[in-house]
Amino acid sequence: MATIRELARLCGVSSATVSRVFNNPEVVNAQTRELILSTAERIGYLPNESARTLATKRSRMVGLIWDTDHRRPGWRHPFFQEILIGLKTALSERGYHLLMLATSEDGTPDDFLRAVRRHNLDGVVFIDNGRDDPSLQPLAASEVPCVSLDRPIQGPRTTYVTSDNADGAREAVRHLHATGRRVIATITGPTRTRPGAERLRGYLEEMAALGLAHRPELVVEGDFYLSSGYAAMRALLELEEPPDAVFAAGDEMAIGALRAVTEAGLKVPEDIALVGFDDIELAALVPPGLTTLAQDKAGFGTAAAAAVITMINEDVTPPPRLLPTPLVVRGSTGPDPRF
Amino acid sequence: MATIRELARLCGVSSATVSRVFNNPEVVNAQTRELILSTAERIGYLPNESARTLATKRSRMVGLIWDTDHRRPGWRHPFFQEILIGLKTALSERGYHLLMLATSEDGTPDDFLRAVRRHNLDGVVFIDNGRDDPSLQPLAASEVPCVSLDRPIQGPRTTYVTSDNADGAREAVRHLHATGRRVIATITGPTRTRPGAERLRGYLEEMAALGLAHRPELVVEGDFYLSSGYAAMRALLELEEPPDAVFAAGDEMAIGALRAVTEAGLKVPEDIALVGFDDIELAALVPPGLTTLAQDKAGFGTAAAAAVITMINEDVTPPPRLLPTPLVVRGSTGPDPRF
DNA sequence: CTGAAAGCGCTTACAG
DNA sequence: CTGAAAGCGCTTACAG
Repeated sequence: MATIRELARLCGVSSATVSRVFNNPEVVNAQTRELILSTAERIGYLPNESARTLATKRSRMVGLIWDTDHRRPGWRHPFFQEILIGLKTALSERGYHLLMLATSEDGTPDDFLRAVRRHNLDGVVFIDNGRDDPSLQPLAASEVPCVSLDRPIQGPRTTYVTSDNADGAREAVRHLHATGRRVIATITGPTRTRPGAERLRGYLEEMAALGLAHRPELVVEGDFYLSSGYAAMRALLELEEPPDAVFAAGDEMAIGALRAVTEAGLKVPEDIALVGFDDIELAALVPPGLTTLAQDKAGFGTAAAAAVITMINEDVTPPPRLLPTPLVVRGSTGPDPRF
Repeated sequence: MATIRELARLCGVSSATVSRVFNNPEVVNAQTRELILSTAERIGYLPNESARTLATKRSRMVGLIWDTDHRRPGWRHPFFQEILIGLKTALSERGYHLLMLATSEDGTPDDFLRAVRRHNLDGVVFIDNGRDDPSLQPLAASEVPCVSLDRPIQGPRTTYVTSDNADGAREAVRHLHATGRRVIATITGPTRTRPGAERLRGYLEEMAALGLAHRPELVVEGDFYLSSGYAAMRALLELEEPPDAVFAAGDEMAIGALRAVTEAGLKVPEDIALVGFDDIELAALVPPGLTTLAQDKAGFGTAAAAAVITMINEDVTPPPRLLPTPLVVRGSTGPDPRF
């Protein structure tokens, strides 16, 4: 591994000049610059990132906090992979790498902050795991740029990215209403989560706006997982006056609901129309096709990357970013040509 | 941020001693050790990783190469998330972090190797993306410990982890045979991929072992995606003597095949039995439940972590690791109580 | 068991 | 536009 010193000697300059070529190229004489660059190429010189980080206190690495392991099973993000691709791509275009942070064995509450300090991470992206994690508090309270997905966090240099959940829910209700349904129920996510609460709010607002009576028994809480949608739908079918449409706050729950409807001998969309949320892959695959509000999966990653890089470089905190959730119409609210 | 020098001064020792407490604790006097440890705790001292890496040439970071971005869409790993959890967990238990490597903008063939050198990565894990990636060649040829998932790689310090694909395929055929099927077709993965080729080999071997005639028209190539399974199944149904059982080399293809069977007015498992491979989540959710060979998703991550850490610390190259693929029987090869 | 000293490979005022 | 020099925060023979 060639070092900056060897490269400098080979070019007959000081290592300061070589360093400038890589960090501030416009400041060095064009000819020497070219000489240095081509020599670097020839001998395979690569700047040592540890040394750079040590000297500059900036690592050009962003931490990813995604707190899940085999001991805490059950949580799967509906589109973690897409977020990660978006994040990785956007970050690497700006010259940043992603370091996956693991909660360390000792599990003290400032674990993540410690990892950030040890590695001189320039910022952090946090994927909500649906739980309250005390390790986040010290991090958020620090001066480290933090962007969170789907969950507002408090701190001097924090912001978040999320879908416009309330708006999406409103559109779901509007769409069901437009197809002629009048008894519209909802299966919510856990209302302690932000997306759960917001989607419920949107539902309630739009029901009111459309002049549809609010019937509390039409609101059933689920937990985003398939089986809760199944159970909730069975409960709804037991009602005196069952709904003719259901907005489920997540596609998995909607698919569970779909199964319950089918098992009850009813048909989707004829007897009951269904709208989900997320647009997971399965939504397009399960007959008769699930109408849903699409979350901008890659957009999450891209927006998070943009936000954290802004905070790193400009010392400003961008406002929370709300991503639109386009309605994708499939067979569960009307005929789908493919099925 | 307290430095080792301040901590040393506070404790009345040299920084060499402090360093030893963190790297070689047994070598320092118990009392001073305790003093240093407690003082470190009190003032919040954290060793600076960049400085350590610079001094030792070891970063305690492993690179993850997972070469996918939005410009190359289409590829999704069937259980990337599970692998990543397994990998992250196992690595962090040994004190390693995971750095996600991005192909850099310039895209030269030694991109990954360059990243490894710049960051002093101790090793690398590579998730097969189903394509041949020339960037891997220089890395594999180097002295950097590399473990690859699902694809053998050549190099002085390389090994790989994969499912026992041939054995799983054999078991699939055996199971179908045991349930009374005699005309057993297969929908293969791309045979240029290792898993695709191995699963086909297992199928052929077991067919021969069972004395079932080899009929070339019963072998149809797919690409692991759902639609290819659908198309392949339609082709199989057109045969003079259609199969009464199909082993699809991936669950997605099996689910596509399932749809084709249903659309043709036939029933699974009565008319045609189906076995998949992978045990993706959907396999349990799609009626009548898909019998499949389960890949040990977390095991991939754990085994990869173990292999790379062995190579890092012991300078030996562990042999390739073959993970077993237990048969999970569901409704597609017989009655499933849940449907 | 411990310390003084050199070294890891960069960057960055400072001076010219 | 460039160089000499100090500094970033550790580790590790070497000597005691």
